[in-house]
This record gives sequence, C-alpha cells and structure tokens, in this order.
Amino acid sequence: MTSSDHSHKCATCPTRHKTEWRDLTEQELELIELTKKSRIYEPGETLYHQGDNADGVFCIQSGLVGARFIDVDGNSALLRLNGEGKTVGYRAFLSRQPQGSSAEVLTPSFICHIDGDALSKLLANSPQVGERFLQHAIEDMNDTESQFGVSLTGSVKVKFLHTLMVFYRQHGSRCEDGLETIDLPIKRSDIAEMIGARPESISRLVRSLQDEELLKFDGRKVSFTNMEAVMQEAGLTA
Amino acid sequence: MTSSDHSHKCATCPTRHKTEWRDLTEQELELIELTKKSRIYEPGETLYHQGDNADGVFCIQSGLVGARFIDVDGNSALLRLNGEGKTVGYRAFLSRQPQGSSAEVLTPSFICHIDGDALSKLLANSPQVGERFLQHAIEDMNDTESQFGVSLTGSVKVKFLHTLMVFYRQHGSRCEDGLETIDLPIKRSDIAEMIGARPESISRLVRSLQDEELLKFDGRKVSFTNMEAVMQEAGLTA
DNA sequence: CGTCTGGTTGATCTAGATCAACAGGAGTGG
DNA sequence: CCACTCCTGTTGATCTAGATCAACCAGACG
Repeated sequence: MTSSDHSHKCATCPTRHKTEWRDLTEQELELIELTKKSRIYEPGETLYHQGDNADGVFCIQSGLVGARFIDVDGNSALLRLNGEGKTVGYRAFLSRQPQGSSAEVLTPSFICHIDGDALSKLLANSPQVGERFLQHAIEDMNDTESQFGVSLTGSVKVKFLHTLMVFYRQHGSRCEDGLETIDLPIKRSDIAEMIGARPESISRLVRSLQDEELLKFDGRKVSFTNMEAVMQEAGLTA
Repeated sequence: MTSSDHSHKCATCPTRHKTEWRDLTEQELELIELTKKSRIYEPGETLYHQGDNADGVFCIQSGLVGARFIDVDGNSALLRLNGEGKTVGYRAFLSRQPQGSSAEVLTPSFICHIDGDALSKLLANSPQVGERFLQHAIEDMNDTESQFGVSLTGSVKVKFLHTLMVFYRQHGSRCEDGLETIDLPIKRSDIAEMIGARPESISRLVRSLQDEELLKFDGRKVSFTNMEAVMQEAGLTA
C-alpha cells in the first residue's frame, strides 16, 4: 500500500491486523472511532515529549517513529524505532507514569491518536486487548534487552552490525544484483544515536567495513558482501 | 522476615502480595501448589540459562537473582536484579522465545518454580493474572529503558551514580549517623557488569567520588555526603 | 597457616570522542 | 540559470576516558 491510501476508519485500516485492535468487532472499533484523531505527520514532528503524561496512545498506520531520550546534559539517544502497526506511548498510559522518552516522527507518517477514556473502556470490556498489549510489551522488552546487552558488552562495530542485522530482519531482505541488500530507514547520525556513538565514528567504521569486504555502502543502500562474517561479528552465532 | 521462615504454601507466603498471584483465591492457588517446586538456592546457582526454553516461571520469595547476558566473545553483563516478590523467566515463557539471559542467584534465596501448564490454565481462567503480568512487563521495561538511555548517553560516573540511586530507592533509605545510607546488595565487580565497566574503573571512580566529597564508601556501605550533587550528576533533575 | 576471593593501585595502551574544515547534493529565491 | 544556504556525511589531527595487564593487599575460611 502506498502512503496515499489512508483509511480513516479502523474497520478498513490496512494495518489493523498488526495492532492491538486486530480482534475487535466493528461494534467495539466504533468506540475508538468516536474520539479518534488521525492525520499525516511530517519528519521532525513530535507525538509527545519526554516527561509528558499520557492522555491516550498513538497508533502508526504508516511511517516511522523514533523514541528519543535526552539526558540532563542534552545528550540524545534513539532508544527504539516503531513502524506501521505499532502502538506507541502505551507504557506511560498503562502505568500512569510520565513518558520516558519523546516520540519523534522520522519519516512522513499517518498516525491515529486514540483517546485514553475509550482505551480504558476497551481494556475493561475486551480482555483480548490487554493480552495483545502484554504480548507487545514482552516483544518490546525482548528487543530492548537484547540491544541493552550488546550495548553493555560490545564495541561500536559490534553494535552497528547488530542493528544492521535488526534492520535486515524486519525491514525485509531484498536480493538485487545477487547480494542481500537493505535500505537504511534513517540517516547516519540517527543510527549513531541508536548505538551511543558519534556520526564521525560511523563514517570511519563504514569505511573500514568496506575495506574488510564485509559490506558495501551506497548512500542508504547497504549490501552484504559477506553475510556469514557479519552475522558472526554481530554476535548472532551464540 | 528472616530467611529461615519459608512458607511452602502460597496461601501463607509472606511475599505473595507482591506477586502476580496476589489476587487469587485459595482455590486457584491450589492449582499452582500441585506442581510447585520450592527450595533454597545458593549464590552461583542458575535457575535457567540463556538460550533455554522456558517450562514455567520462577517466583522469588526471598533473595536476589541477576539476569546475566553473555555475548559470543564471552563478555558478561548484568542486565537486571530481581528481588523478593518478583517472577523471573516469564517473558520467555509467555512469548515462547528462548531465554535472552541466564538467571543467576546472587544471594541465598528461597525460590519456587511454577509449572507451565498450571500457569497456562491460570492465565486462561483468571484474567487478573494476565493483567499483573502486563503491569510487571511494563515496569520492567520502564526500568530497562531508563538504564538503556543512560548507558547510551552517559559516562561511567553517571551510570554508576544512576544505579546507586536505583538501589537507594528500592533498597530502602536508612538514616544512621544522620546521613542517608545504603548497603550495596552485590559485589563491586557485579556492579561493574551492570554498567558495562571494569572493576578497576569502579575502584578509581569510588576514590574520586570520595575526594569530591559526594559519597563515603566503607565496604558495602555507602553514605551520601552530598545527596543533592549526586542526584544532579545521576541525571535526575530533568 | 596457605589458598581464594574481592578489591586496590600503578603503568600503559587504544577505541572512540572531540574539534575543525570541507564536500556534495537539494532546495530556494533572484 | 546561477548564487546561496542548509543539511548530511567525510576526513584529518588530536585528546581522553576507560580498558588492559600486572602486581599486590586484606579478610575469610578450610
């Protein structure tokens, strides 16, 4: 589906089958519909800020949203990327805690805001929704913990290769001139922020990875000239 | 309660009110009871290993259990500490994924193993259990994400002070000679592993923190000579 | 007593940060 | 069409936090 085919009705939403609302009846969806607010967001816009209280959740129909954490000294880190079908801001809402990070739109996105009251009613009446959220939370946690582990033990090289492999998995593999290829969804400096490094370091690393003949870089296109070795170095042979 | 007063019945378990089973009836508890296996674990023992498949969950009645992650090169990190009332291994069980880290007993502990079948039945019949797990997952995630953020942006000093403050919160504040004091629950080298540093670095850091008159260290006792400044540096003024 | 384990200290090395300059688009506006 | 600026990424020179390697110390403990 292209970014132009945006349904404003959950019932016909092309990505609903990936969301927490996947097994709701039209009846139940109507509850969301009543107070739902949808629109296109441009890169740089923010859904909510670190420290905000949640008044509901955001559901990404298409696009990419990053969770940005900023510490007291102004250092910024990208904790996670959320793509289509993901609901964001749900942890703050469900735990009545302030948002731990800001939600920053990274690519043009179509996003719905789901009202807190509606969501509460849904949770109270439709146990499947809670189950889906549990599943979602666990999945998020598994991802984050794995990244956290790598970030505590690994070098910048390992961390970079690790996130490349993450992209490779979700973000689809595509053969082209025979080689496995991915399209980086975000710019270099943002990748740097995902692994706690500086853009300059990534630049140098990219160069040395090419010299090692592990990968080929062309703009945002990355092709794996030696998948085996990359997996190895990324620590996926355990 | 002392470590000698261990109930083998959930119904009379002194820490049940902190667990996922807190709002179950005696009737429902009986289901767990039937297949439950409890015993005392000594430091160094392991509840499960990274990569294992979960056949149930572990419930900590007393003691401390660490989640240890080891990467391909053998580097180890401590991802999280779980104390009394915490259930561990639930994510692997609920997501049918292999354990992402090992559960290593750090202090003498009394721990129950709860069978997967019993748990499944409970989840199917008692929706509160699922809700408690959701709450637990969210809490864990909030903790981990905050640590992850700090670990991406901060220096060893910041990370160290941050985890000290985490200890300070849970692990109870205690005034003594007027100063706020905490007892480190684990040894220095394990703290080092929690923040991705080497023990030697912690040693030197501790010394410089005392020179700065921020903290006093005496064995595992730490007293805050300048709480304000510590909070500041730990990044809790945002 | 020796042996272990946890912690300290010193000397040295290095991955990666920092600072600074620069280069190639992509708009934008005259 | 060119001149301008913005933005992302590159390269070089230098600096430093923290790792590494190695010796050593104190208390615990059989």
